[in-house]
Amino acid sequence: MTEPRSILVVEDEEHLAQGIAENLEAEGYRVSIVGEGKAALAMIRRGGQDLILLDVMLPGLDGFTICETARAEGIQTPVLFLTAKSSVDDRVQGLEAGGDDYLPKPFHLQELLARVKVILRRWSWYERATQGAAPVLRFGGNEFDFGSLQGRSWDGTQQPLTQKEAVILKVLAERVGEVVSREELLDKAWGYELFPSTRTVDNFIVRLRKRFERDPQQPQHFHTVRGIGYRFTVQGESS
Amino acid sequence: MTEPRSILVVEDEEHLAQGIAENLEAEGYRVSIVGEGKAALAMIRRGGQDLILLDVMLPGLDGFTICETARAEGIQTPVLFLTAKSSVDDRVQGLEAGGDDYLPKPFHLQELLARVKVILRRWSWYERATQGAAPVLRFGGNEFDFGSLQGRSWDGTQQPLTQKEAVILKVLAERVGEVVSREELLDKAWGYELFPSTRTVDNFIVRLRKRFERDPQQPQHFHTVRGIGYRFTVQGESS
DNA sequence: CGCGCGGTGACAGTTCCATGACAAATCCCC
DNA sequence: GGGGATTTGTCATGGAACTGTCACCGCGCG
Repeated sequence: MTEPRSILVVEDEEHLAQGIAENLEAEGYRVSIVGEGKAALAMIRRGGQDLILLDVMLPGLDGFTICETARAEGIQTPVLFLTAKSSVDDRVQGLEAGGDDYLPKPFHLQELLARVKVILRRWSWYERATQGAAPVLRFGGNEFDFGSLQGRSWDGTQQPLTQKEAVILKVLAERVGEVVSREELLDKAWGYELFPSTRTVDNFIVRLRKRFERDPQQPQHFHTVRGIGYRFTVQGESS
Repeated sequence: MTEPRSILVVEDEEHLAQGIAENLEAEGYRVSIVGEGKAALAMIRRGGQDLILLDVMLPGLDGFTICETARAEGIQTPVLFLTAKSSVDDRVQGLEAGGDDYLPKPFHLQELLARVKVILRRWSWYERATQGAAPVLRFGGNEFDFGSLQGRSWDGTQQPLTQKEAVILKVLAERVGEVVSREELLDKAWGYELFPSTRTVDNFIVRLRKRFERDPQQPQHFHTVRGIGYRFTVQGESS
């Protein structure tokens, strides 16, 4: 029925690349491997992939540069970064470079497979209509630019966000209208080694509301879903 | 609402297994122990675990083989390898076998607990994220989205449901047209632990009727079957 | 040292839900 | 059809669980 999805694995450590490839193939994907930066970019330019798994530390060109270059050339293939560095800075840099997701090493194989699945599904839905060129998010008179971390709220005041605030917003915005659990927020915004309490998440929501909601007590965009997490909407909602 | 997570510890050294189990239990997990390879595989096949801690050196079958076999059979339960061998090759082999993470012995209990927490945290939402789109239930002009717990009733008003309300609705909806006994509702919605009175069930039915029935006194969808339970129908019914 | 950011704990406010009481409906046997 | 027993509808209530919010601490940085 459907063509097998083809995935490009850019990873210089051979064993790891092999392991990933085997597991992806077991899931029915077609996989190519390349271990050097410039060669990788060349393959990406040639096109034909549905997803790129991109290591950051590479001989030749680093992953961020590859992604940025490709995006600048209008290539929209989704990119999932794999990297040993899991600092927040890195995460932000990955998102800024135009990456779709970010997986810190050491990662769990099941997790990789799951994320691949999620990305491909999301992709096939709206074919990149939104994310393509506009790293600027607009909702209810507010706007925020993920590139510069600068924003403007409905009343015209400048709203520069901190990196963490921006990451949270991004995670929520990537799943507009859907409920995002606290666990998912913690995972995507903090990553592998840190475990802030869920209280921390609430705090960031409070801040985002203060910045962007007309009435923080009656949120129109950052809705809480009791017992689970939060839901972000672009259109205002009464409830 | 959170069931205790159940963890299977596969480890042949009894003292160590006991120690791990105690610590996990202190964290609120349910723990089973098995010390032999074939028995372990049998238990894994039977399922029911949320996570498997898997020693590599085992009598009977080694951990890698167990994991590989299980994965080949489509079992996706996350696996955390415990092993004395800590070479890179070993780590890669673990990943290739389908493991999710890898912890070299000797390890600190704290670290084990931390990784367990991370794996479970992630897995809990990947499961949800990867299971196709959330189903939407429609009946008599109403609609409800089980993914976001958002609904809209026939008169256009927003009807966000609480988790319990949603669960009840789901249980009923899974057996459209059939009578669902109170016992079954209690069982499926509350689980083994808690058994609220049957009065509680009635309460939820009342609430669902208020939300979705045009005339709650003359229910078209949430019918009561005296002496047994309730019956949900999609098409309106006079009685 | 002052400052901004991020994480934590405490407390208050809110929402949820289990329960008991009572009214209403239904059944059953006569 | 009547009367009592049983079952269900509905509401008020209190405790538990969850979230909003704030003040505080620590850390890195100039």
